[in-house]
Amino acid sequence: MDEIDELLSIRAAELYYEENKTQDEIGQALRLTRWKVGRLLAQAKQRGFIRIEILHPRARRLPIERRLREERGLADAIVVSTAGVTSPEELQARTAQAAADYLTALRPVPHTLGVSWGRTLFEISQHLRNGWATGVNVVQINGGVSLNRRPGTAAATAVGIAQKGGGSATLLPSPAILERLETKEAIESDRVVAGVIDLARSADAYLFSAGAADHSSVHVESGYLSVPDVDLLVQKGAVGDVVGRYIDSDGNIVDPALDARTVGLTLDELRRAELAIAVISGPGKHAVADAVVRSRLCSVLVTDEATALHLLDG
Amino acid sequence: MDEIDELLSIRAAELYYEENKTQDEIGQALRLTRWKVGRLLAQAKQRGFIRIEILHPRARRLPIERRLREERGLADAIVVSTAGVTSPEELQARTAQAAADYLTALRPVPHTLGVSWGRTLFEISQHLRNGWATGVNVVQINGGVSLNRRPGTAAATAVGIAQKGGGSATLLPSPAILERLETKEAIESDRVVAGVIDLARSADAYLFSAGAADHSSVHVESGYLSVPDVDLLVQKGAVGDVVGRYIDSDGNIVDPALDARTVGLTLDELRRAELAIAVISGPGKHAVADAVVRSRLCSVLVTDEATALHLLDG
DNA sequence: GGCTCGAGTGCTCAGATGAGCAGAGTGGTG
DNA sequence: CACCACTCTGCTCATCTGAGCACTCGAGCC
Repeated sequence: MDEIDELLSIRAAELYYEENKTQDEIGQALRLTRWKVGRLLAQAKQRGFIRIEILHPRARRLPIERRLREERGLADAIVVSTAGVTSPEELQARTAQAAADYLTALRPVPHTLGVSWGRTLFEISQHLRNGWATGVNVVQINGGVSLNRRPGTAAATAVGIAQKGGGSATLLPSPAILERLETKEAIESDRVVAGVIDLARSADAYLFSAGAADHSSVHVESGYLSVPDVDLLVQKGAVGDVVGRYIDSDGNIVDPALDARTVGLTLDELRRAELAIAVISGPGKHAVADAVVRSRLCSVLVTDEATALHLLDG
Repeated sequence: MDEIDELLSIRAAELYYEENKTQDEIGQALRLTRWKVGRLLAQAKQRGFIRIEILHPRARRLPIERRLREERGLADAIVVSTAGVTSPEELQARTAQAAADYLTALRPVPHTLGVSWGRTLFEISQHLRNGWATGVNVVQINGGVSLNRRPGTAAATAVGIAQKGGGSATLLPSPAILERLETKEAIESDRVVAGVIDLARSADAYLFSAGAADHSSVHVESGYLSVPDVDLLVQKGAVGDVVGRYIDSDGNIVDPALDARTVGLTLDELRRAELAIAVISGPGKHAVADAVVRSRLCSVLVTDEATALHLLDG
């Protein structure tokens, strides 16, 4: 296509998309046949001169979702649009909403749903509607009795999801990470705790997020890890955590000793799951998201457009 | 429209615009009739959920142009798109290109074209193609022998436009602003200068830009005004200058004494012109652009999208 | 010069789409 | 409870649009 045709295709596009003229009218205006106009418009589209965006908090990017399924081997992918997003909070809200929508539309409805906890999960629980399901029992899959701030959000998350879904919640009464291996083993051999973990293993579906390996981590906020602890993990290659377990960019456990002191389902147990839904969004989580998808920790990913494009770039 | 329809219209839009499905196919996917799908899409458009942008340096915004003509009484308006603009230079280049295009397409071709000078005009002269017209004579409409830096750009602008248009240039051999009123009157009574100004008065069309009233002004750069001079003008309400004459937001001369020492066409002479093309763009020039359009200094405006929207807001 | 080849053009035709209309459903009102 | 006004739905029909095809034209080649 030469320059004159390129310019004509832009003029035609202006008249077609902005002025709502028919191709025939455009043909008269530009002294072209309507077929030529049609071809110019097709070329303008094909060369990427025409950008069509759907501006809505609930808008998704279906072509990116398809690429994630096909190129990264996911069973399903939900990608929310970032068009018109003004704050990190809004991005988080859009993703949580999309996750809630996905859960609500999920068929068959899971009988038992294993969940982790954290900011993302809590927000999903808030976006779920009353009656999103009838009779979904929720079980926590990793420990999480908060040590200091925000007591009970972990419990509130699970209970909220369960109540709105017409079922009940089973909490895992244990800290996320214990200081001594012996204590962790003792706790896990406790009859109640062992029962909860068994129940978690039998869940039909899992819903979890991932944390970035930095100082803003919930583990630091909750007091399970100190800032130097996190720095050390990062030094060893950690990109983030899933259900409290820190992984490197290949999805491998970074610190086996720390991992042994962490209560809950193991990553391999998650990997074996039929349906594992990861909800990961935000610019800070590109690296973890990549590790999670690469190492097949999830079969379904709910994320934002920028993160999705990052996954497809690599 | 309730929320459920809003969501459906977004889903429909995703399938229609991103997946290129037909309305019929979408109907099957969403369990709707194809007419319902058509209505949902129409509503999505009407409610502004669908944004279509033309990404191209030469793209224009026809609806905004129409509003400028209708609401601001311009004979014509050219608005370049800012979509995809990354630098102020690119915006300037796009506007200059549009002005060059407008001149090239102008019918009837002007016999004599009066031009001002400055960064914008120089760039327009560079964007014009050889042979953009056959036999257009160019005449400078305001004084502008540079005092210090960049000698000759004023002359190069006029000569460049004339040469590429197959005509010759008539320069106004005078400074823009003189220090004493007497000198100005003496210069204007010089036979050559008076002849040039007479020729300028008889031009079929005028092409000029406007400067913002700040320290980056060409008048400061050229040494005609000092920084304190400009500050004083701003204090008196100046928003910018047109052909070297500083105006307030109503288009009135801010400093009559200064104006009397300025060589070239007066603003009222410009206002009486049949065809006066102003080329004004950039965030710093919103106020001058507004004053120029308000006070009918131009009949045709070439500008950028952001400036145009500013004009329509007020 | 005559030839082929390929790009580009104008057309036919079928499929996709929007305008307009009649009927069904809904909610308010006497 | 009947009636009316209003909205929404599914339809017909005319128009718009894209796919495919035959044709032209010019470039390159023998």
